[in-house]
Amino acid sequence: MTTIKEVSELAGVSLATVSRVMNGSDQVTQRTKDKVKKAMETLGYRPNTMAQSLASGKSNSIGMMISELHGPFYGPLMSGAEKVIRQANKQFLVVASHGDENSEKKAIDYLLGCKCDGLILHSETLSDEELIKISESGIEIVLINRYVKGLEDKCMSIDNVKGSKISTEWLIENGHTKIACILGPQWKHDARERFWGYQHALTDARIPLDPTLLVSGDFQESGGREGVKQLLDAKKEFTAILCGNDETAFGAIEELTNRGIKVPEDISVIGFDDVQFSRMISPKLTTIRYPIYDVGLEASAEILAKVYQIKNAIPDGEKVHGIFEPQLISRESVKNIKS
Amino acid sequence: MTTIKEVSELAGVSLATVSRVMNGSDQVTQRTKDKVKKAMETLGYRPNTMAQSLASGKSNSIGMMISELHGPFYGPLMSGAEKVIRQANKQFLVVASHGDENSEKKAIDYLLGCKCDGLILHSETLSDEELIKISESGIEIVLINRYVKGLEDKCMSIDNVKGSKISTEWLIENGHTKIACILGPQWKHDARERFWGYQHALTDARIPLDPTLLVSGDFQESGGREGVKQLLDAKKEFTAILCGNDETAFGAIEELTNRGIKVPEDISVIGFDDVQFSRMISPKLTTIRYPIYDVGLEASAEILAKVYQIKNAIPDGEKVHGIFEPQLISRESVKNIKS
DNA sequence: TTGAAAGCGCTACCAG
DNA sequence: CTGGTAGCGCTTTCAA
Repeated sequence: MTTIKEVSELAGVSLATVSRVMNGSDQVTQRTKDKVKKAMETLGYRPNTMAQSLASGKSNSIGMMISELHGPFYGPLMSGAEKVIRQANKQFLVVASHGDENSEKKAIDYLLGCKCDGLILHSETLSDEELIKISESGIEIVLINRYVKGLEDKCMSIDNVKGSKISTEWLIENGHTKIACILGPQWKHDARERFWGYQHALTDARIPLDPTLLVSGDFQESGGREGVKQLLDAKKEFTAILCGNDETAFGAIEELTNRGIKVPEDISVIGFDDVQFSRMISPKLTTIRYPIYDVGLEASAEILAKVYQIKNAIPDGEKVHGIFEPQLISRESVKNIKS
Repeated sequence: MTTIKEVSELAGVSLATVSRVMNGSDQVTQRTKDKVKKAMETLGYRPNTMAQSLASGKSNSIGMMISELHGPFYGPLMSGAEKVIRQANKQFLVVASHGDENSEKKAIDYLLGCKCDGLILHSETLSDEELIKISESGIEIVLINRYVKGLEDKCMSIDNVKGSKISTEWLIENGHTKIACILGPQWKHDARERFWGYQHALTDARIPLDPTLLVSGDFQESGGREGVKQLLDAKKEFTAILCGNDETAFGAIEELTNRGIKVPEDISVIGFDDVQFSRMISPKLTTIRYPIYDVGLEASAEILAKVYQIKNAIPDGEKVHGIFEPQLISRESVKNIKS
């Protein structure tokens, strides 16, 4: 492997000078620079990033932790983050936590061990206290989809409560009062928040909450299918289903359709997130838009600003701060049943 | 930041001993081990991975390059790879190349600079020669979705030619002879291969190739829409469209539907890849299954074996080697028009 | 079984 | 403007 030493020998200069050229110091004659650059080229020299980081104390990298690397939700989130980080010429590192507490801790440990200069975390299991501890340990962090007291300026999230309040209200506006709900796992913050939004909307409309219309899902298709089964098998009466997210909604629609129940003619369904496929399925899903790609953009811009004082990593116009506004996307899966 | 030095002091042993404990050497008394471990814990010690790699000359990490981090194709590919690599307790690094030649080179350079022990590459722009050069430079690589002469044992791909041959044949079996084709970008290897498969199938069935039925797409929805527009506006006659991939097929179906043309009643459509949404859309897409998650699994198992001699990173049963078999998934978007 | 010490490749400070 | 050199945190001989 070619090292700085060989380059310096070939170029007839010192190690220090080669290092200066690499780091674009202007304290070097053009002539010397040229010599060094030529030597680097003929040797096919490639700096060893680890040695650089070790020596300089900064890794020039931002780490990100998310539950999964694939999927219509995490994909855009990650992609958005990667885009602006690479644009700023910093390195991007992702790890999947697979959503359980132990691996989340291990994932963060790994990122910390890599001496990332900043962290973007989508944590589902860590407590507020643990998150605060990490932040206090000195590393800059941005939290996605969480709202932690004491870390407000580091949180980047959609207003989940408001989102599901809006969607519930939309159902109510369309004449629905018996609204079933297939929730996300209630140990997840966003799932709980979405549930609150539902409750708020009902309360505001003076519709009593019917606990028998509540079933717990898993934010996945299977949960949607299961949820519908439970609801139907229990012979509950309802005209609409509010789903924890779009995947759940798709599962629900699938199951409903399989049983010969038409969406939205017989039952209306509403989702949450507005992932790619929600406008592709049939009926096109009415849902709440979560601008997840933008969140990725924003989160990384934020961290670049904090860590490297890089401003305007993304064009200023569209900048949001902290809380993103959820937005109703009305498509075809909700029917107006006001007589 | 806590270092090995502080740990050694607290534990009252030497640096070397701490290092041994970390690396699980059995040359250490249980008593000493315990002392050291306790010290590490009370100090909240976390090894510096870069220092480790620099000193040991190996990074314990596998790098992966793909075009994009999101999307129904790359997502599962990446996720599969990550799974087995983390399971083997190695680190996983991804970079997006965004599909242009320059950034592909930069991406690989970055991975090389990180001293990854092995590389999984999904290269679209690098020539066979360049790939061979990388391989000859000493690092272990696995190539995804490419078949490079001289690197056969490092290639992992579906048989694209066969795949689109199968799908074209399926259309022919169903009575179609005027088969339009919305291709992928012809500078991409897989797009070209898929085109060949189409040609083979036609030749075998003695159907002359009609160049006016060929339009070039971009492997995206928009390309599918555009393609249909071109085909229709040119008043071509055809009963089926073979699409370069599922996204293209979805775009095509969308455009067709918008124009009041029914799929599959009026026109049949067939895709390629069998990504997540293809069974979610309406009509459910008939397509060719590309077991992309499995490819990710397999590719990383392969590289783990080569680099670290880790065998059985994935259960042996399902192991395929090199070329994956494409498989027709018949759903609803192809109609039998044999009279 | 343990310790001492020489690097790994690079940065950054101090001289000149 | 350039060179010398002391580390960065860890691994890995070699001795003890």
